Amino acid sequence: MARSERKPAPRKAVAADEGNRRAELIRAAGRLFVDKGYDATTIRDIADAVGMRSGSPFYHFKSKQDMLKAVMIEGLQAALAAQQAAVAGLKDPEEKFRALVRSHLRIILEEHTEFPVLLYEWRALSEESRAEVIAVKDRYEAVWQPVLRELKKAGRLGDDGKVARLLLFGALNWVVQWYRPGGGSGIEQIAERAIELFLCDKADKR
Amino acid sequence: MARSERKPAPRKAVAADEGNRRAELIRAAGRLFVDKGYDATTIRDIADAVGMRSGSPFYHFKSKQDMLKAVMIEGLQAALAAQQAAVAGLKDPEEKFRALVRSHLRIILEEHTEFPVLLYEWRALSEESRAEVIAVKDRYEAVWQPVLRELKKAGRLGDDGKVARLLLFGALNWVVQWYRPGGGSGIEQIAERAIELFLCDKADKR
DNA sequence: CCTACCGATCGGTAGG
DNA sequence: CCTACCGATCGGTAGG
Repeated sequence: MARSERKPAPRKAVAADEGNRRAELIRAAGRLFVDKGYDATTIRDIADAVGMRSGSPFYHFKSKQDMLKAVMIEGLQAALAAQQAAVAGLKDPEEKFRALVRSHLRIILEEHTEFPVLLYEWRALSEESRAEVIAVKDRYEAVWQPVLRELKKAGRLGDDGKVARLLLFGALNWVVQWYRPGGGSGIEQIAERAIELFLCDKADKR
Repeated sequence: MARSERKPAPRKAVAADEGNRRAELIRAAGRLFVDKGYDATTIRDIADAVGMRSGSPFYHFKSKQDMLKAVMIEGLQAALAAQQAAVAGLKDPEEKFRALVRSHLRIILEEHTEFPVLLYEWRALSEESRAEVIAVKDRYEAVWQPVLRELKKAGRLGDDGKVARLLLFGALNWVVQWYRPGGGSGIEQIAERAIELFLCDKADKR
């Protein structure tokens, strides 16, 4: 059976396979970009990680820069889907906010190394690639926007909405730098603490 | 006078000159590391920035890695000095805290590009260089420690001191990513907002 | 601090 | 997707 003849796989299966290989490359690249940085990661590193030869990634991506763009967009789209699912069905703005914070932390801390790449390799993204990534980034931020607006209207976010929002994202995104799974605080505890911090006018607090 | 003879400069002046060139290299490297990243910055970029030829920086530093270490330590020492000066003479823990936050923001946003290098190029620092940098970093964090402890004792920082501290640093350090001088909020306003956020049990708030 | 240089590595390509 | 390869660039050095 090792030498049994095989017809070429049907077109559909081929396409799926190619998609899988592409997805594998994106995942491997994401992990390497987070661990070593974009510039310090070589095409050879990425190829090795998925068991290809050094020239082969260029069959799937036309350049290293293109891989970076793909990683970022992949991360954003996964995050976008997760956030939309997280708030689906919720009505209360505070509940929505809590769900977004928790979900955001899960996205950047569990599995999806693609999102942190967006956070920490922005510099490496070429001018030409930026517009495309920004478009998806805007859609991600658009999920937060109405929730924060409602909170502000309810007087729960202080006067300066924009600065508060940026400080919040900073506090959350920085967690990638110090969080270690299994050590110290868990994701839910960190989320709770961050929410408490930003909703400090809460009547029932302490 | 253009061609007047000149004795070789006395040893002291030579040493000072060498120190100046070294300091110039550190400053130029810091700026480039922040703008382009450590890996994307070449020795030739740095040499160009101070008007040297490509081999000459190695007269002052034995490797590129050594320059990175020097930039980080320089940034930390300047920050340490600034923080000590900021709290000198203050008694009230809240006043000290406010002074530290304001000073920290000034350090990372004005002039000293060396400190952000520490924040965003940690990955690029070799294992061997780390111990030395960590030693100075610990001294920097030691300035915050007693102030935060006092605040916690006074019930002004919530229960979980460690997570709150890390969230605070995240919010502050992330400002480097979005702050633009002259546009939107100024440093003092951002500082005020961050302080308000983290001292939200304040009786006189709103 | 400059000149002149080197070995290694890297992103990318042709041709199958 | 592999083989074989190339031009460019980079960190670093010898010798002055």
